Amino acid sequence: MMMVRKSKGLGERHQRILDFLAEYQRENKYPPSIREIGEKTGITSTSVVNYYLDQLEKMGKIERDRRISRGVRVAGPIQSVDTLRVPILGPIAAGIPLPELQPGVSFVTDNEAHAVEIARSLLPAKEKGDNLFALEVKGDSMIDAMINDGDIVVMRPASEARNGEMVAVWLPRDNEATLKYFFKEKDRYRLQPANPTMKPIFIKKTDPLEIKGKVVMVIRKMDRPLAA
Amino acid sequence: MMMVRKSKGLGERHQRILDFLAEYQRENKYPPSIREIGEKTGITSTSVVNYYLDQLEKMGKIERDRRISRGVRVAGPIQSVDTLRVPILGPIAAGIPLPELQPGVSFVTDNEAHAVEIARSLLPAKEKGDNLFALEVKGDSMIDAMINDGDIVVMRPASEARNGEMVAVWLPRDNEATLKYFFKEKDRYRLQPANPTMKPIFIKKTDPLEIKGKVVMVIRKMDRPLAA
DNA sequence: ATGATAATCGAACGCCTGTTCTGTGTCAAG
DNA sequence: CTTGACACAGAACAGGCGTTCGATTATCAT
Repeated sequence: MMMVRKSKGLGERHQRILDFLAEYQRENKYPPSIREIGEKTGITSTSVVNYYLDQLEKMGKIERDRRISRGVRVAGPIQSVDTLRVPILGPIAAGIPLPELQPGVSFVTDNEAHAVEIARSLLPAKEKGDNLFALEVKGDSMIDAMINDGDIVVMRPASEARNGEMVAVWLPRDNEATLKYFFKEKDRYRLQPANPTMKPIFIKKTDPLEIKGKVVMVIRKMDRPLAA
Repeated sequence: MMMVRKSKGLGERHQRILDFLAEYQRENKYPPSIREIGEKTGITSTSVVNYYLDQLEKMGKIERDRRISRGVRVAGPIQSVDTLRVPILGPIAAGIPLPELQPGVSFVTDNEAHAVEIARSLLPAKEKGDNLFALEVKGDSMIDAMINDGDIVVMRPASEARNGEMVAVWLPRDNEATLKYFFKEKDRYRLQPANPTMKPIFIKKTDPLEIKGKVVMVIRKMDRPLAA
């Protein structure tokens, strides 16, 4: 018998039990029994499973309903399978540098206030969402993109784009960030505003232009009235 | 003992069992036992509960895992508690009449294609959402509201508004629908475009103006590139 | 009126499942 | 070296729970 001494917080066995509880619940829509927990986590004795469940309950990680079969649930809100939590990495405005990002790198934020939940059904079915990020618009500098102060722009990191895709671009010459539809032309790039009454920007292919991301979605919440 | 003869589809006891399954699952995160189902639905015998569960299983309404305690679940996708399904009632453009709606009336749509799922966390906590509806923007006639062709505008029915709220308004004189910030002035209404570079519309208080809804949210999916 | 079927029921059974008890090994502190 | 706490284990127990059986009643079709 090998023991791992108690340390502050979760031990390996605690974590495996929690992971199994979440996975089993997702798949079956009901929790596992104590014996099933033991089988999956390599704990051969129901009293030891009970021992760990009691500890997880004391830590506030789970809730137990006593003398009820399968009467255990993970405590508090857990990530819904129906929504995707996208971290809000900061503001976006013309004069603010865009965040440095790498495609394929995941973001982790445990600050509740800096994330937006998106219903997965609004995203393409194949979208895993693990590299999406969001920026919140500050000021009126994005109105040529039909994007208001306060809007949340959801993006995926990118350093290249196809014609017609809306991108977040940093123009080092102008010290300016902008959101525009991107087109490659013969010897220049055309950055086309979303507002059809506005004129595009042309950038010579020899001039610096840094694509930082592709816009996937824009969300506008009307949670405060316009000042008179 | 009173019997109700079998008819096509669900009987009263079937429906009560289904309702209880959904309610119990939401509250407890695990399903009820057969005895608990019986207690709640007034069925005194576990074999009768089993009889009805077998029928619900054959109808495809539930799934059962045999010989497992609480091994029953409602079949198929059920409305997530984390998202809200808002029916898309039709298009919106300047020349299209807005739908006639009554505040407090719920909409029901079983057409999957005509709804948008919104993460509940994007809505105010007190928002029940049972009277929200959405319209999909067709054409460029809403650009003064900073709203694009293809955007989805989520609204709550309203016939009045407070200053600074964005409303969907039908102007009978002009046969025109518009989305603008609403202000009452001394003897006229001001409809202020979201685009700060555009001028407002003024409507005399004696002229007809029909507020149909207040805008709660706008969603823009960038799921197709802009044509060159 | 009769036979078949559906609906309903209580009881019993057996398995599933949570809880409790007793014991052992390890580790840290005194 | 002793002691107490923690981690772990197996066994037993008791209760929770699903399934089955035999019976009764109501309804329906002939």
